[in-house]
Amino acid sequence: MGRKKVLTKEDVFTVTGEVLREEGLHGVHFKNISNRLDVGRSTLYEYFSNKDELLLAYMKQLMKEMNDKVDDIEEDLPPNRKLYRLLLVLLEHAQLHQIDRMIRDLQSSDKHAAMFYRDELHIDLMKTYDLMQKWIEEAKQTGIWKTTIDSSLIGDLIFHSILFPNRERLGVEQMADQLFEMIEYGMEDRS
Amino acid sequence: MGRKKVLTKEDVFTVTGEVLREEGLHGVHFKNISNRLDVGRSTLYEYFSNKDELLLAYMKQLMKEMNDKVDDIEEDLPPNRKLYRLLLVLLEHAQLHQIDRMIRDLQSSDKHAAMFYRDELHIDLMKTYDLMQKWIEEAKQTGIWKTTIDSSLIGDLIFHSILFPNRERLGVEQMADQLFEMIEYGMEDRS
Amino acid sequence: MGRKKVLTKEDVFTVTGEVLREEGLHGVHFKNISNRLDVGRSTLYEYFSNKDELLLAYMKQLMKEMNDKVDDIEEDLPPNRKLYRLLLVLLEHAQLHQIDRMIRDLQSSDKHAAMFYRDELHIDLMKTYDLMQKWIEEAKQTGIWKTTIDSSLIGDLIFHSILFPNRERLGVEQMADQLFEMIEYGMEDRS
Amino acid sequence: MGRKKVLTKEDVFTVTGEVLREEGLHGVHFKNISNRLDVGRSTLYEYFSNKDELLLAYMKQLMKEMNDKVDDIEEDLPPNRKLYRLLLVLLEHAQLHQIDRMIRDLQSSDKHAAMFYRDELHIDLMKTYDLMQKWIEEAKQTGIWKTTIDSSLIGDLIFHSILFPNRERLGVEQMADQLFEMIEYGMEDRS
DNA sequence: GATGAATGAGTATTCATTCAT
DNA sequence: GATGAATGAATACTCATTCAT
Repeated sequence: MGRKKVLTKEDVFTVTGEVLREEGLHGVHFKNISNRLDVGRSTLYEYFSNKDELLLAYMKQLMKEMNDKVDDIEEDLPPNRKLYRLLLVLLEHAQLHQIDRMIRDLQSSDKHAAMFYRDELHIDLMKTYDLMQKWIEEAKQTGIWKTTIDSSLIGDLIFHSILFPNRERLGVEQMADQLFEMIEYGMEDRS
Repeated sequence: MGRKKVLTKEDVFTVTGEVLREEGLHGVHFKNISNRLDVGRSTLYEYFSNKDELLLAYMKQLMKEMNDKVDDIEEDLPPNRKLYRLLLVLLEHAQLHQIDRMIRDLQSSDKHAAMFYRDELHIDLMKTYDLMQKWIEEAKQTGIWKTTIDSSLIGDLIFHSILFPNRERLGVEQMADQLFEMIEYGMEDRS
Repeated sequence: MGRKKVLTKEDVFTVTGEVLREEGLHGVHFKNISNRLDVGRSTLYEYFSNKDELLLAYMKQLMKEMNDKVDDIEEDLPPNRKLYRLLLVLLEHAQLHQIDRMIRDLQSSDKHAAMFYRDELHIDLMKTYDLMQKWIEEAKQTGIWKTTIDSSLIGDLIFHSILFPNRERLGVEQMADQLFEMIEYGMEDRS
Repeated sequence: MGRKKVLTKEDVFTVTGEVLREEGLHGVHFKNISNRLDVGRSTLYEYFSNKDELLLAYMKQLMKEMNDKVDDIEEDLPPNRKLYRLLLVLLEHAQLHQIDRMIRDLQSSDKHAAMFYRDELHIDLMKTYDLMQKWIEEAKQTGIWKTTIDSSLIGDLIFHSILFPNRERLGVEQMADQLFEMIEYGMEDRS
């Protein structure tokens, strides 16, 4: 009964991610997305009642995906290993870096709902950030890492490494390895 | 002797920078800028023939300012000192980080001109970037830094540190110190 | 300095009134209005920042006009004369009857502002309504009018007489006369 | 024997009436109606080939219902009694007042058919209206009512009384009684 | 020079209606 | 019959840009 679906929310998310990567937030509009999906513009409104809802849903899904991976990190690893694993997860979810920008731009007509989701997203994001801070402190307290450098500075560095353009050239794994090597032992030649 | 000038390009740049910092690229439009300057919207067209031109001019000016400071770095310092100085300059020109984004978003109606400026800007940006790479290589070749870590990764790290939100909390100098301490000696506790 | 105005708010109000009378609230949209005024659709946004604002402004102006006339009624007339005068004013401002409908339909995206104006308008409207009730009671208490008929029923009758389609045929004055004759002495043939 | 009917035209009419009363003409769209009926939107098209047809059918049914009641009024009553009875019927069919508005808004894609129905409806409406006029004239000619007041003015008054907001407060019967008392004997205190 | 006014082109959104199962 | 899905056409609104004084 009813026509066959030519579209799923997943399809829309996929294209949204593509657009985000290729054209930035600026390029995320229903015309663009519907063109790429080769469906009518209004069809998208059957799936998402407005642009903000699409963005929010996309972000939540991304966030969830990432949080699940973060939750998979075994708690009893040494803190620096945990941080390495966290870095890997972050690098694998590079679109994430746009979320911060998006959150700021959110302007749903339904202000109330927008605020709600906005806060919820922020909380999710902060949870990961705080976890990272906790592990950094742990590394310091267990004497693995030195205490003279500001924890949030390291945090920012790890967090923002998803922006590095060379990510694509080196590949996620190699980049994580080298970056972590540098974070732990520095560039000084001790040989 | 004609009407008194009510506006200079400098004024426009100042406000553009403000907007960029407060509202992001999204907030940069002539309506907004002319409101803040308390002039008519169309007046801006006496100074810049379109929005892209304003942005390009703003970026070039920013770039020039920074390049001048970079040129002040004495060439005969040891490479790691030069890199430290470069990091300081970068941190002092935080608006710069928006240039990357802007370059990507540039989509003038006059594609041709846009391309031209875009490339020109890229050249300016690359000059600094290449200089940084050169100094990193120098540090490696003189045995100060190890060779196992990709040079462009370090470059990215230095370059993107201007994005760190904690910049304002720590202050530019302290942030540069700590960051460079980490880059050179790592987080490992050797005490 | 600046281009000559081809449009005033008054022009827009005039056409809005026309549309309202000819096509009803349904026909009030910027495309329609701008077509009739022979200006670009977006030009209207220079005068009213959105559709609701136009409607609100139109209603307020209408209301003000009428309230001013109502205020001109001398307080020391006998109550039935005052009511007669009120009826005349109402009949002269027939567009008013759309306000009630509009108020109900108001659904600005800016809920807050909409509520504000809505209440404000309602207050204006109620002021007139209450004044009418007061005068009706006065007529009853001074023994001019009988007390067996609900005051608000008379009020409704007077107020809704602006809806009568035959208004134009009879002319405002004659209609007021006849209507008031009926209100006071009824249809019964006492000759 | 096919699928069980989940819907009848009657159901649709009932809901249409509800919507009309609660949200006004503005709220009458297939999305709304199908939601309230808990059926698919397109299902309605099995019953009515478009929105106008639904509205027309609804109006005709309403009109028929009312006309039947009007036909029940015994022709040999005195004219003022017949008018009282007519007033009662009108007050019981308050949705009727929207018909006027609807008729004006009718814009079927099939202009021809729309015109046809529109005229047909108008005829029905006018039949009642004319009947009312006839009885008013009758009252005048039999010396019950005075002749100095325009018949259509009385007609309009009776017809538009269905709009009075106080109808709900007073109840249909009491309102009819008081209104008719006033129409016949006026507000003058003759005690 | 400066600017108020006008506008065109582009995006967001809603809703009646058609299509395919 | 019933309906889920898709869509086109219409309106709301924003902003860069041009025009005339």
